[in-house]
Amino acid sequence: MTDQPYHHGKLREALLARAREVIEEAGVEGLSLRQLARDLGVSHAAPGKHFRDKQALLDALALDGFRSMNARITGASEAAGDRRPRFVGIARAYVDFAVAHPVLLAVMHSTKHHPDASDELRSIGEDGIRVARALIAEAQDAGELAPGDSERLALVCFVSLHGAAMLAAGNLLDGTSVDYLTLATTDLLWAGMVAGMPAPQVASGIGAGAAPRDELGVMNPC
Amino acid sequence: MTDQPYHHGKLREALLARAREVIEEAGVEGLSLRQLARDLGVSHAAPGKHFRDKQALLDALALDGFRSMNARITGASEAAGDRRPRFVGIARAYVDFAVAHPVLLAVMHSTKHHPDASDELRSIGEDGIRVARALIAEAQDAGELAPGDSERLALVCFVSLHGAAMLAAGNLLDGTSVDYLTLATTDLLWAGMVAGMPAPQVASGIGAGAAPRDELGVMNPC
DNA sequence: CTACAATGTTGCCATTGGCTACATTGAGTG
DNA sequence: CACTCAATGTAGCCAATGGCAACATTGTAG
Repeated sequence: MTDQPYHHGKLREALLARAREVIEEAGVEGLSLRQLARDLGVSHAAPGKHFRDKQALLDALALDGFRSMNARITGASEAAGDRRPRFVGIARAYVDFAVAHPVLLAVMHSTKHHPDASDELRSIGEDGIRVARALIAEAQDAGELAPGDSERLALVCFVSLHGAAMLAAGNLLDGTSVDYLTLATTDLLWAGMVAGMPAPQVASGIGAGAAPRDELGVMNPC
Repeated sequence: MTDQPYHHGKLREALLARAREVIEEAGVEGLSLRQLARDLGVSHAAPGKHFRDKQALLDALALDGFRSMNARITGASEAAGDRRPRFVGIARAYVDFAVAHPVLLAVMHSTKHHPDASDELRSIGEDGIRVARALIAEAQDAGELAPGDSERLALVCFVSLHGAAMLAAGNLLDGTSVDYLTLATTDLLWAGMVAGMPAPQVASGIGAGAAPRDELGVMNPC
């Protein structure tokens, strides 16, 4: 056996790297700090020196994930070309990432709205929407899209793509390919933005939600 | 002390009910079969008689959740009124459910794409999209929406609303209200479907994904 | 050289999920 | 009615986990 030096040297990075592997192949449930330590040939309490508890490790993992994902998204948005292909590129970057790292994405989102998530984590998760907003505003100024509240449109686009990413990550799409879904979504969104809102239902307060809103306890028997 | 009878009588239901409570207030991580048993004044192995393991309990919980949610969605789709308000109603039913039961929804989706999810669970999760498809096809026949592949449109709508529900459930929207998001999303989707697809980018294969796909590990299983 | 903080190790504990053997109950069945 | 037996609940055990505290090793700053 290669006699390990007393100090691993890069334990923190090694833990994160290995955790990423384990998570993607065994899910978050399959992640054990002790097993992680064993994998790295280190004592079972060593991880505790770098991460207060399991959640701290997951937080760090999520932060890494957001950094990586945002890099791809901004990269796609800054690519050369017309705006619509760039829009599709952003969507692809997001969805592809979700498909490549489904569990990591789930961790990213679950830790993001954890009660005590770091500010950095909380804000870095919103870079994507900023990128989308910039591109939409640019296309509006160029007359390519109908004028409108770019903030609101970006929110909707982000939300829709988030849904696509989620479903793609969960291989919810039995027959349909991921790229088909991505293109179908961007097509519809872009068409809506080109057309603008002829009858903005959002303006009216409505309020007649008509949602029963009773709790789950008394299940409505179909 | 009320001397408990040896047989609880409704342990299974009681377990599910209590589990729902615990989950919503402490998350899935805070759910322990043994604590559940203690809460119900029953031995620690009693739950094992009704649920093979923890996952089986979560599966049952998810099934209940889908049933309840689908009941609301179909209820909204069958409400009287014009099609667009009904479309919004479906969206509201989904998003409101997500906000009311965020953790349950997460459990629903995580168990749904679990490797060994029951067929019933797998298919019941797709009722929502069927409802949306029916409504869209109806509106197309009535000339209210531009003609097009209703299956594809329903998929996109479902996906987008799914994203809205997810973000709403995770209280991702700092300032924006849930209803604002729902209406903004349905507005854009409806506008896109009214306008139709002038330039269906989905037809062309494109393929120039331009996704670097490096970063974060070397995983490129495509 | 020495004090000290960072890093890693060993030992311990309560809790958990899951398993097996056993107890109680009630519903059939002769 | 007596007997069987499956369903349900109990008690005890086990390995694994996360977290904590005490101790060991190392590199470094004063």
